[in-house]
Amino acid sequence: MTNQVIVDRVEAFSIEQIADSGQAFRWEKNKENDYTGIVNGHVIQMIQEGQKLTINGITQKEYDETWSHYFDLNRDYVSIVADLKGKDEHLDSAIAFGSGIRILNQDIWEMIITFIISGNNNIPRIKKAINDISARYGRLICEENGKKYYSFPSPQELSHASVEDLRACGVGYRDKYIAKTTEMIVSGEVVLETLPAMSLTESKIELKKLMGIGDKVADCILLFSCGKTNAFPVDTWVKKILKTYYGFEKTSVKDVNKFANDYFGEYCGIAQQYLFYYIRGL
DNA sequence: GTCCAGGCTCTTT
DNA sequence: AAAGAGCATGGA
Repeated sequence: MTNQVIVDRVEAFSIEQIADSGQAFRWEKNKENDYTGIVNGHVIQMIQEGQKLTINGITQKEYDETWSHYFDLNRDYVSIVADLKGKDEHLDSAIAFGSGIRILNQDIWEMIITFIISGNNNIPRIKKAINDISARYGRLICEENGKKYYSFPSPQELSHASVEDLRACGVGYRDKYIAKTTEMIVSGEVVLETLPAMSLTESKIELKKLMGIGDKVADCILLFSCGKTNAFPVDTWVKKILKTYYGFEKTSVKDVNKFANDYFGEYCGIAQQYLFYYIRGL
């Protein structure tokens, strides 16, 4: 790899925590603080030494235009953490534990399919299914050390997959959801480009028109691809947190969203990610 | 064997 | 509106 970018004096960033935080599924560990990611049709390597990041596979121009945003390095996490700290001991512990987490700005389409697969599923199996889908319907990007790297397929590329083909990629009963959702996007029934500018409420309504997307999956998509930090995804782990630490008995979407916005504020989605990473690490 | 995993759809009260 | 059944799959 010839292209290389070095970023120095980076605060609140850990590639290890990011790769292991359940928001991205195509970052693999090479060795300690050395990861390879398949992102937006590129294969990139991130080597972290403390506050210094060495990114192989991209140019400085590409970093400035695209990748600093992808890694959310333009956002001031120090002030966000200062805002979230002191609310309660559980969140404080979670922030201390996952202080290097950043909310990546990933591709909307890829997040849609990824989080449709995530429902009632576990992270290793989600990774495997995404990998299989990419190998069959994506484009070969490069081959290094005998390992082939495939891009995540575009909506058009994935529209060539039948329900049976998708099932063979290990997505289980979600095969129909993926096929239908892909069709709705290719046909323009839902236009993804309009989502980022919408409010959280509006964009959720739009996303939930798609097959296989409910409140939780919509929140994940919007948090992990549209920078909507006020989205608060509630999965089984977060329900556990809400019941154990915050006195919830039943976790209705409406009640939880109100609590999250009132209590954690406009960055409740980032607070959620700290808590999620924390409880899974216990 | 049972339970669970970053839940959703469809049906029934 | 709210609650329950069913759903693929593999690991613990």
